[in-house]
Amino acid sequence: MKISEYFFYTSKEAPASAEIASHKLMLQAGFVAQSSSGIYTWLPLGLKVLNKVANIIRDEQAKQGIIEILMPTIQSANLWLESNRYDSYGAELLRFKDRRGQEMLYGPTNEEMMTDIFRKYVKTYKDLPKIIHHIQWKFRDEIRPRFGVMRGREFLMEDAYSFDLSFEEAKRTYDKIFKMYIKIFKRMGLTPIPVQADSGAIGGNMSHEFQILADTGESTLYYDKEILNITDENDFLKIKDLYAVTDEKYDPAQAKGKVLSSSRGIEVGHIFYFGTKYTESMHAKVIGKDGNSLYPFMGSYGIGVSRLVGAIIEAFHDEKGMIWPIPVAPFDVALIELASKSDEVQAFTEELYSDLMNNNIDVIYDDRKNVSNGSKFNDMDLIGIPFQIIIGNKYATDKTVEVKVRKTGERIDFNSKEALLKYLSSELNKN
RNA sequence: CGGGGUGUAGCGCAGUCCGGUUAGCGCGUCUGUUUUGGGAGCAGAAUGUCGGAGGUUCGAAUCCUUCCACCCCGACCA
Repeated sequence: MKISEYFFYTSKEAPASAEIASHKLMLQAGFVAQSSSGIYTWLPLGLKVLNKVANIIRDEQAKQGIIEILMPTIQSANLWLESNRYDSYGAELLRFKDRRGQEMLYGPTNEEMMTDIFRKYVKTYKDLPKIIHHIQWKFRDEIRPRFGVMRGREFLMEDAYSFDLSFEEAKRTYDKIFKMYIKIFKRMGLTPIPVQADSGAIGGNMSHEFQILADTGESTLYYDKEILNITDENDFLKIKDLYAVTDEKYDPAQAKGKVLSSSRGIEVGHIFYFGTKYTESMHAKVIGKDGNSLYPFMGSYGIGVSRLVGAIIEAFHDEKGMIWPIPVAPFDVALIELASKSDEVQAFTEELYSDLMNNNIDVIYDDRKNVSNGSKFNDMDLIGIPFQIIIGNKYATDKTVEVKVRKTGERIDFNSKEALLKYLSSELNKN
């Protein structure tokens, strides 16, 4: 993509309305534009990241045999009357009427609708277990939206719903998703900390929040530091056994004798087992092997997709701007053409641009004229593309092309295009 | 919802206390020109319902009333 043809607007100064790094940077770098409190337009760069995050989630779910559907944003109040949540859900639920006076709502979550779909189609134990997920915009009319996309009112969420025939099987499903979540967050370059959360009336160790460490997080965590050393998601049972809670669940008596770390965290995922709560209230029964009908055991599992974009920035940035992990970067490579008297510079940059695209490297080409070199450097640092290829007078004089690694600041010179392409392909495929 | 704050050009701000000609500055934008390895120089130019509505006054960005929007702290957070 050539910047001259793109929708690329950065600003030198961060907007005064933003407080935390991710919010400031997203506005300054033109990733999002605020529409009203807690509601944002996703501009091209932000949207690319959002889609990459969503696709990693989609990919891992597919690997686990979790089926994707897409439920609507608008729901009928009738379903919520069935589950008795229409009254118990507070003002966070955005309610309105259609032209016929029918009570509607903008979905804050989809347990009811999912159970409704399930009961329409699934009639026998032979079809279970089933796990279904979707990625859709939600609306929760938060008392106080804040921190940009981290606590928006409208937000993109991935939510999965599982149906099992027994508690034991539901438990296995829960563990499978627990493990998958660790893998998903690690693929984005993050270190997730699963903490115990309120598990409702059912009890047991069956609700976890997945937190990302960041000073600007809204939760305070107490956790066994060992958790950070477990890098393989296959060791998830060890992770599950280690002590980790948010401050509201922190109990000094339980924590006695343990060496705990305390940090702020951002909740990016939440998994929950709730048994037959919705299948019973909404009469979603299947016929069992013995001929008797039974209520399937459910769990639901959510990841804040739009929140993750902010959370990743909180985890990876410096005073110059964002530093994207490769799997979620808006572009793999920034190609910076510096001003030069030599026509060769532009000709070579154009040529390299084609070569990069032919090698399936997603490149943003800063071909802007009348923009100073310093502005180009600063813009590319700001938007945090992992690798910058800089072509200027060094090329004109001795055919040297420089690569700057955004994360480390390391600079590497290349004297052949082949060596450069080889280096980039190998670096980009490490993840 | 309680507390605090802000609204003046696309962005960042001054001016408001103490009312007084055509409302300023920096960045950005446009034209020309010279530059170009870390947010360029020079010359010129455009851009405003001063958040909205009422009111006081000869006169309101400035004072009064009221409404709205946004931000921060808290409470809230299937």
